[in-house]
Amino acid sequence: MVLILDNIAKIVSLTEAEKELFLSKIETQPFKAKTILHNAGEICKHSYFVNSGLVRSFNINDNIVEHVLHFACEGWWIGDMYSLLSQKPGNLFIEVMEEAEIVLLSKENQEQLYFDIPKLERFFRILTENSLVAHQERLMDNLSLSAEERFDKFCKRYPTLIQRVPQKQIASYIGVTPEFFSKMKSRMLKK
Amino acid sequence: MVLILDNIAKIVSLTEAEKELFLSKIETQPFKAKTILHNAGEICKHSYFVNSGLVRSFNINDNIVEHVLHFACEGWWIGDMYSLLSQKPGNLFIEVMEEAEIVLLSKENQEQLYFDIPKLERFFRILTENSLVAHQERLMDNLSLSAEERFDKFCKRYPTLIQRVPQKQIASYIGVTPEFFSKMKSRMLKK
DNA sequence: ATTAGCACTTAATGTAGATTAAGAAAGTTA
DNA sequence: TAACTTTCTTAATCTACATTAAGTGCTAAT
Repeated sequence: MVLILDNIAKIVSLTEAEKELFLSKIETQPFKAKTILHNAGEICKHSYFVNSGLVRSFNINDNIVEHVLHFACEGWWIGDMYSLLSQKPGNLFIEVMEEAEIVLLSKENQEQLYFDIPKLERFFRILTENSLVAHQERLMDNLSLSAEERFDKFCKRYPTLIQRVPQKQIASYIGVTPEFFSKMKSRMLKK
Repeated sequence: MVLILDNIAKIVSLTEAEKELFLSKIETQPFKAKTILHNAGEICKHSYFVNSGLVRSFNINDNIVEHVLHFACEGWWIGDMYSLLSQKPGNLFIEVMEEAEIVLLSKENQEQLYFDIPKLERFFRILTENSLVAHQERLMDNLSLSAEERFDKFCKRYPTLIQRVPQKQIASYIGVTPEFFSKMKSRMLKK
């Protein structure tokens, strides 16, 4: 059972030959917790697909504060889209949070696959569309909802992550300080 | 000169026959200012490309406050991606701000074109990727920058819009009230 | 066992930006 | 031209969240 093929099969169906070609273009590796897969300031060469474990992307602003863009656990893709697409140095760090097995797809192989298997261009188009919609919603939520409401939405959307992710990182994802998050959480429990 | 073909030509090159097929699938219409192209609660049937004029997408939250997601002037695409992709009722309104000429591409025609002209699937994939990157950056900016810094970025990124868009809408886009925006602007001018 | 490091909590104080309200300016329609 | 609507400004007050700082408890390395 190859998780990434299941992931693709949910959107497009590949022939056996296409599956084999695809598998020949990817590489699967184990990583320890705290490994940095990609550093800000460097050019991103791969898309990452998480087979197991937990990964996050984040940036660090001038005041040395981290802001989490994205968490990815089993079955999710993650990367620095800006750097990958532009092949310029990006602002994101990508870090393994829990010991993980990760599929690497290089930019060159990805582009090659678009030519060899047009269905994969469709697959990534749809994947990107879904990601865009999620980002639009998160953006609007950040403009119009309170921190409590954003946390509620986070809990509903990513129930499994709440147990696994340190709470300071959830605070960062929803856009508040760990101190305020702690206070807010205890306030919410009282209700 | 057809603006939308130039727009496509920047990313993929179509043959004359493909251009003609594409043109046969779109519809161009004039709209007056204040026309609502798409209402929240309805299912979005079209992608919109702006030939001339100015359009915005926004939502309205429980407190009857508008939040601008996106402005689109000449050469930009706009739509309710969530509703268009899911074919479910969306949360966005799409409104013409300045008398406009707009290209309509129906969802069915768009999907048909993906089959007939795979290069267009590539075109929209790349368009969506670029949009995603822009949304990721805006999201991170909202998490880590002050209102002044967000306004500075807006000015640099969309210099032509500053003259054309009512300032209360810019305030909404960067995520502050019109009152605070007014105060902030005069404070910034003093420097 | 001891220390060091990190996640979390609590509390005092500070501030960016919201809210409310009122008036001035500017655009729109009759 | 006036009458109406909408945008913008100013100012007082309020609050959600940040900052700073100190302390608690857990894990993990020495």
